[in-house]
Amino acid sequence: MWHSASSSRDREFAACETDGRASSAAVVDRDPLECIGSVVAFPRNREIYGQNDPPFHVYKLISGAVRTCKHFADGRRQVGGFYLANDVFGLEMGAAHLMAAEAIGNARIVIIRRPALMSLAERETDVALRLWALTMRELRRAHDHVLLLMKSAPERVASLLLTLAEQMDKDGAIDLPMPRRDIADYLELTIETVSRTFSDLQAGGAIELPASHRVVFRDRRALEKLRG
Amino acid sequence: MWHSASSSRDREFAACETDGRASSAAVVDRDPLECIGSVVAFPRNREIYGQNDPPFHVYKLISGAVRTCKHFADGRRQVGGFYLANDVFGLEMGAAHLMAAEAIGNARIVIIRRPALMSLAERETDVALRLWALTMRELRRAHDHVLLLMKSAPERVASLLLTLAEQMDKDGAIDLPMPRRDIADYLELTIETVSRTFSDLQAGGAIELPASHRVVFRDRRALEKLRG
DNA sequence: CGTACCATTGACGACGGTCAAAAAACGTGG
DNA sequence: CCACGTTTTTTGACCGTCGTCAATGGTACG
Repeated sequence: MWHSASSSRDREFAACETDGRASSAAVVDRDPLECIGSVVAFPRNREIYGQNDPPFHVYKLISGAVRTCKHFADGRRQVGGFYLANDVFGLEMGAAHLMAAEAIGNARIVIIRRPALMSLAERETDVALRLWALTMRELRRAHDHVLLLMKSAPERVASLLLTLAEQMDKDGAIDLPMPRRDIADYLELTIETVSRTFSDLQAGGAIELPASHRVVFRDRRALEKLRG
Repeated sequence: MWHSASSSRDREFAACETDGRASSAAVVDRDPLECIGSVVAFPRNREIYGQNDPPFHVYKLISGAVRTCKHFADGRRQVGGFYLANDVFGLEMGAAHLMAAEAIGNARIVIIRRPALMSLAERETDVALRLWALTMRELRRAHDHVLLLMKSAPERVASLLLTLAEQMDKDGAIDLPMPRRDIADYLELTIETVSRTFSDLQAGGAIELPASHRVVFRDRRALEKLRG
C-alpha cells in the first residue's frame, strides 16, 4: 500500500519508554526508528528548535505539550499547532524548519537524529514512504487549520476544545496545557476574545470552567454543532 | 541529499511537451515520471477530481489554471490554492483527496497514473524521496496560507497579487486567471471586500485595473510593504 | 441585441480588536 | 502558612474592519 492508513488515533513511532522503567503496556510495534533517539527534558517555554534551524532531528513527545510557532518582527506570533504525548513533530521542514518549536509546560522528548533516519530511508523504501506519510499528516493539520480560520470565534474555540479532547482521549473534561495567549495565536484571535468566548460558552451551558485551565464539557452537542 | 532544494522557481517534473511539437527550450531533465502520463483538456469549471475521490492520479498543469477547493453543505467554499502552468498538483491526499480540483479556465493537464508512480517509488528510493519533497511543497503552501489569513484584507490582496506575479514570472502586470469569487474564497473575504480592496489599491496608486482581470503594478513598493 | 453572469459601489450593522482596569492565579520568600 | 509581586485571565466600553443586503454598472457570449 502506498498510502498511509492515517486513522485518527494511530500515531507513528509506537510508544517508547527509554527511561528504564519497563512499559506496562504490551510491547507492540517497537520501532527501529526510535531506537536511534534519546530522551531529553525541556523546561517551560524552552525553544526546541528555531524557525530557521537546519532540521537535524525529528522529535517524539513523551509527556507535556509543545507548540510550533512563527515569531514576527512586530512581536506578533502565529502558533501553527499543538503537540501532545506520543505526537511526532519536527517534520514540517524543507532545508530549514518552517516554524520554531517550544515546550509549553515541562516536556520530555525523544530526539531522533535525522541523518540516521535519512540514511535508513535511503536504504529502506518503506521508511521513506512512512516519512512521506508523516509529512502528509502535517499537511492535513495545516489544511484543517486553514478551514478552522474560516469560522467564527465561538466555532474556532469549540473546534479546538473538541480536537484537544480527542487528542487526549478524554470525554468529559480536559486540562488545557497551554495559556490563553497560545490559544489566541493559534486561532488568530485576541486573548480577550478567547476569554470572552470561554465565558459565553460557560454562560450558554456548553462548558464549565472550574479553573482557567480546566474545561468540563456540559453540553457536547452544542459544541459539536458549533464545530460544524 | 535527502531534502528538497526547494528553490522558489524550480518545479518538479521538468517541462513536458507531449502534443507533438518539439520543445523549443533545451531538453533538460526529461523525467521518467512524466512518460507514464497523458495529456487531457479540461473545460472551464470542470472538476478534475472530487474531494473524496481516491487519488488515482497525479497531475501536472501544462496551460490554464486550476484551483483546489472544498465545498460545504451551506454553499460556502474554501479555495486551498491556485496552480499555474508547470505546477504539479493532486498530491495533497491521504487515502482520499483533501480537496477537489477544478479547472478555472480551459486547462491542459498531464495525468500521471499513480499506481505506476507508486510501484516506481517502491523500487526507487529517490522517487519516494521526491514524492516526499513534493508533499513538503504542498505543506509549505498550506503553511503560507495560514500566515496569509492572519493579515488584513489589503495585505491579503497585495500578497496574492505579488505571489501570482512571481508564479507567472511577470513583473509589470498580470492577468488574473480566476474570478473574484475564487480570490475571495482563497483569501477568506467576501467578493465585495475583494472588489473594494482592488478599488482602494487603485485609488492609492498601487495598481491600475484596465480590466477586471488585468492588474498593472504602479507602485510595487507599496504592495511589498503591505505584504509585510 | 438581449440575457446571464460578474464586478462595483453604497448604506448599515455585527463581530472581533483595542485600550484600560480589575480580579484571579501563581510563585517566591519571609 | 501567609504576604507580596508578578503574570495571567476576565470584564467593560468603545471603535474599526469587514460582512450583509441591495442596487447599479459592466462584460461576455449566445
